[in-house]
Amino acid sequence: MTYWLFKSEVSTWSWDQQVAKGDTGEEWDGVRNYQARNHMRTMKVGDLGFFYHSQKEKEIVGIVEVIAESHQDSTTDDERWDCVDIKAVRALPNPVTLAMCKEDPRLTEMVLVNNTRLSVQPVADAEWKIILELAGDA
DNA sequence: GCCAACGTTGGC
DNA sequence: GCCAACGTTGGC
Repeated sequence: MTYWLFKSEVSTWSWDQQVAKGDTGEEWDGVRNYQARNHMRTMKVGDLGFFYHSQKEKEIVGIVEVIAESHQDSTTDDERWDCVDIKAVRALPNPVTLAMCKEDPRLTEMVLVNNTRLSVQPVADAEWKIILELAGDA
């Protein structure tokens, strides 16, 4: 089991839209960054990830699950780009903001804190637990 | 709205 | 294959 973090701007694809898709889920398309794509290629069905709202909110709002491994991104014919499908699992009781992550001394190594621009990133097991704790998700 | 960081493109 | 120029992302 590996943990991930998916970043999206609310106006592009929001948590509410993801929830509305239910168990059917949705492909995480539109990624045009090799690092992010490579992370998606290593994902397995059943892996969990955080759903993060960038720009205005800057907070982790929910948990998603990978339901299909990497396949061609339907928004492009370019074979270089593929993506996974994810579905919403549950919202966090309390969103965890970027500021909270930056303040927590245990999260200083987190990719979210150090490489703000990477849209799909791995989350360490310890970091996953800490964030669930901060979110009040027992 | 600005700017820093980073990734990509294209000329050489 | 290097590197400068440019575009985009995202925090502030």
